[in-house]
Amino acid sequence: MVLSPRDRAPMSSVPTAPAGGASATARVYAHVKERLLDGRFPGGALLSENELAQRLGLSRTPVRQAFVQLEAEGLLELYPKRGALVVPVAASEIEDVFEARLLVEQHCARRIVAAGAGARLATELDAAIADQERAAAGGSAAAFAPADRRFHRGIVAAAGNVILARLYDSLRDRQQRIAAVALSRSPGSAERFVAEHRQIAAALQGDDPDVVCELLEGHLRATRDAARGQRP
Amino acid sequence: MVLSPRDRAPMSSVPTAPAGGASATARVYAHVKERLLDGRFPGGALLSENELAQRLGLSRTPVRQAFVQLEAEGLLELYPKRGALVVPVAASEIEDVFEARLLVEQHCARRIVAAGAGARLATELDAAIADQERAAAGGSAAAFAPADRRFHRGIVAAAGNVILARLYDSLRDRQQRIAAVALSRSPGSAERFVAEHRQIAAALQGDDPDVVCELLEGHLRATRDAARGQRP
DNA sequence: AGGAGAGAGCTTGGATGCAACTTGCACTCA
DNA sequence: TGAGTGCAAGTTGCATCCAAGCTCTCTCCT
Repeated sequence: MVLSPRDRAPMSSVPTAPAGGASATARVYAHVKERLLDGRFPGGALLSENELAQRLGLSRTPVRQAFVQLEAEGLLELYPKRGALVVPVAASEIEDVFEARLLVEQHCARRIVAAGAGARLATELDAAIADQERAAAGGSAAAFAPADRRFHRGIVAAAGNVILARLYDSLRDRQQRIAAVALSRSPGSAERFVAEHRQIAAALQGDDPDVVCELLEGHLRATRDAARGQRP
Repeated sequence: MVLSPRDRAPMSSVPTAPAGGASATARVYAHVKERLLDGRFPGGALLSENELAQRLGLSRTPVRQAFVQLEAEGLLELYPKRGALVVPVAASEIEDVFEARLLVEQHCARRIVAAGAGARLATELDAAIADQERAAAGGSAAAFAPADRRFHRGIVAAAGNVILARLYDSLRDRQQRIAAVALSRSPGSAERFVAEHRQIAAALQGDDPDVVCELLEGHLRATRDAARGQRP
């Protein structure tokens, strides 16, 4: 049953590439997740394996596997013999996501400041900020979100905890989904966010973690209010 | 493609039970996860769908779905045409898990104290402690772990953030796996843990969050050292 | 008119079959 | 001896097929 590599076919080493050419399952997964996050598959909808498979020109097998994967991420709920329910965005989810984001980002920022690793981050954060400026200048709200994500993700990744980094990715997925529900974001806020990012990046190179945490809290609070405020 | 319940078969209401009788997929999932967590499927091993399916007396389909699920949890890595690799426990994983645990538990404890909700927790925490005493008295280390988990889980759940609660469950899964690698836990430490749990439960009913956090840090540090110390 | 029951149409759950890919091993040839 | 090649076994990826369950609807009977 359990076979160590030595007992089984001795692999030349550790397997290298997790996936070469995108498999059908991976394609379905990306297809569905994209629609889940941008709201084209709205909460409460029922997805049919059969219909999706036909539309994508595949069999139900890869669709099914993608559904299982998305269920594990908490975006779908599979009901036996009934269908796949798109989990609705709960009202409390907004609070939960931002509470978790603040918790993780403040913690990671503290660690970075304590380690004096802010300088090493500067280039990555500056690049992310530059992306944001380009997006803001172009008026492209769709391009701003990934750049924003890159900035914050850089802070979390620099702390070196892969579990928290993983969690953070799922938090941003959920936030994207929330933002899609709360339709458009208020225009003009991009410039404000960029300015706040600059302050955070600068404070990360200082030596007072409380300053960074305070800036982060204000920044995330504004983000949360922007997401929440759109819901009448 | 996207069909709201009204457009599709009008469901009597929201689907109720996520899963009735354990499906074959769920059984395989439980079977494999149990072995993944207790070390019978050691890190670095390659699992074969075919062999597992034969041994369990079913086809590859449910095995495959269970694998996909476990890959989403980060316990397995699926390599195309090669097999399912049991992700080895990285040395840094111990630190990462306990860092995340401390972060989440301290945060949740602070929230509980701030809300003055410690008293409502008392019955649940006392019940968990009673379980621990029974396990410790019986000398059953296997029975102690779930009781310990129940105690800490109670604190996290009481904070009301479902995302953090979800994360915490996965953290405990990983800790269980780590503990399995670091063979037996030092005997006699159960009594000490129970005593510390009592202190934490009492402090949660007080009004000083710093006291709880300090107790939690010492407690988790001892737990981490117990897990880490076994590795020479 | 109102309620119970049979049936159709949908859904998923699981089993099976085939094709493609990877890998190890033995064999051949320089 | 050593490198390169072809074969064979094993693996997964995906398609297809059948069975079982759920829901709705139509019909029939009271």
